[in-house]
Amino acid sequence: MSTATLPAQTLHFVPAQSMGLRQYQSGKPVQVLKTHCSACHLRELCVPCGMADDEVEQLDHMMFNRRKVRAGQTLYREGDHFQYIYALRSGTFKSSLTMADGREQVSSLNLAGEVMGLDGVANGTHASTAEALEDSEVCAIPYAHLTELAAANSGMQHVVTRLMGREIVREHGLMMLLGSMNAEQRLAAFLLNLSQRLKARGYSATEFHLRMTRADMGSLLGMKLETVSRTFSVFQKKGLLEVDKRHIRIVDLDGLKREFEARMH
Amino acid sequence: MSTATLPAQTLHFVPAQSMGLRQYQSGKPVQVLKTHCSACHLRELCVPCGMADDEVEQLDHMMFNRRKVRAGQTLYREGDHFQYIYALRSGTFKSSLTMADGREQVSSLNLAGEVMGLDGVANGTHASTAEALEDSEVCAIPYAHLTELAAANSGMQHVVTRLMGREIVREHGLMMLLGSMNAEQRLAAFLLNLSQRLKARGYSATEFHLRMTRADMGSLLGMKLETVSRTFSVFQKKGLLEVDKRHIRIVDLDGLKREFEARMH
DNA sequence: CGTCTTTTTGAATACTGTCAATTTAAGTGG
DNA sequence: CCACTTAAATTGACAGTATTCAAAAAGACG
Repeated sequence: MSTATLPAQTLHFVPAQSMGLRQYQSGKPVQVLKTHCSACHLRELCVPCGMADDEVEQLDHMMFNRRKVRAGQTLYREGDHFQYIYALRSGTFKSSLTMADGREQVSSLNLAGEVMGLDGVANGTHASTAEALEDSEVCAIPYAHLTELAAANSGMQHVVTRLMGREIVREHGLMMLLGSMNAEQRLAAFLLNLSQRLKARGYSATEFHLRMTRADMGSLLGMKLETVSRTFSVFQKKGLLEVDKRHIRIVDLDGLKREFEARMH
Repeated sequence: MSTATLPAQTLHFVPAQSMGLRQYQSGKPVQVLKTHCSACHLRELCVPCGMADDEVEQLDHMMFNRRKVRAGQTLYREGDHFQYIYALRSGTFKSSLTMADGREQVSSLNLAGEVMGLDGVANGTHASTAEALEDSEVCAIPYAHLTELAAANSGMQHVVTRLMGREIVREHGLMMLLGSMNAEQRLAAFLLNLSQRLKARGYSATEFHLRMTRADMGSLLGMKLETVSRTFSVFQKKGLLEVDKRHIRIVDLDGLKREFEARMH
């Protein structure tokens, strides 16, 4: 996992008008924001990660539409027709699945620079629902357009497969967590993972705001919300964390790592 | 998931010699078996699934080498350089990951017609180890060759992404299992899934031989081997199964389904 | 035939879940 | 601005489930 620190976030807006594009909606012109990957502050983390400059330039020609999603709104829902994959520009999402009995199972927490929606490739319909945990903004990448581009440029081929590969490896990690760790190890692993990802995005690695409820974290980590709450309290008593609702400060990062590594007998 | 029943297995061998190919190893000619997807009994399940006839023909030109793997041997190991993906022709494999503390975490059970090794796409090295649970045979598909073919034929592009998509969806399912089911539901889900997959391969859906140990099943399902054993006994007492070590007969399939669907309060 | 692995089962323990009560925070509307 | 309602989080007590440890039985294999 990359631990490179990014420069402070400087959002790069490209008004459609400035590119000779203009869209109309109910009679009045709507300024559609388009995105250039090469100028994006997230280019080292997002889709262009690992790509050559001339390849990123090809992505630029696609000029992805940007879409704002308010907190609580969904970007796509389970069963929706799969058309786009989404690169998260800013904000936070949770992805979840509905189980046979109707309960919701959270499957991931998505941060800026991460790509969502790839689980739709398999069947042409989204297998999960993506809900914004705060006001967020995404780049909508037409999947058909991307594969078209890949047909012309063999170097572009690996973009999607590499992204999907990342997803598979990420899920491997979660499976290990769910299959073999106790409550304290699970929460420690979650916090350390989040800390690292926030650090890679230029945020503090030791102080952050959780955007999920205890119930959502519990669902993601395979435990009940009360157990999540209790485990936070335990970590606070051990002097590893300072917890105030969703505000977390990691006091003893190494101690938290030891907690994570601790064998369960 | 497909529930189509395949015709009885009629293995199709294509000696290299008959195609003008011959490989030498330590001085003596070695007959390398090559495979034609179009004539394979697994074509409805394996890589060619969903492909047009002319596309399958292209796969035929690749003439994948076949490789035999004896029970207990590994096809690839965690960290190995990623070069091939493998289509399982016959036999059974388990895939596993090594955790930080050295313990093994089983991540999947692979049956004939399934594709292994895709987790290597992400980083160029295999993220898991694949071990044969019985004498098995695989088609070794050079990944570079496959992407080359995809560059020339846009219809071939989706082959890998669809396979990876399947893998992501499969892992979603396992995450739901690990995150929200109790021991009885987990084992029921495992047995029902296995039953369905065996049926799709032309085997009995209700009577089969488990190729994994209790410990391996426990690792895959996130429980200890003793719990696996106890849960088998419980199902037997309930009249759902007849269990004799690794020989399983499902007596009451619907009852097992109810067991799986049962809400945990 | 003996050794090693696998499986089963019992008993005690540890952990997590369940239920319930309380507190705090966040809206909502008078 | 305050009372009211709702959602989120914390904590205690208890129940239930899975794990651990231990022992024995059954195969597998050389």
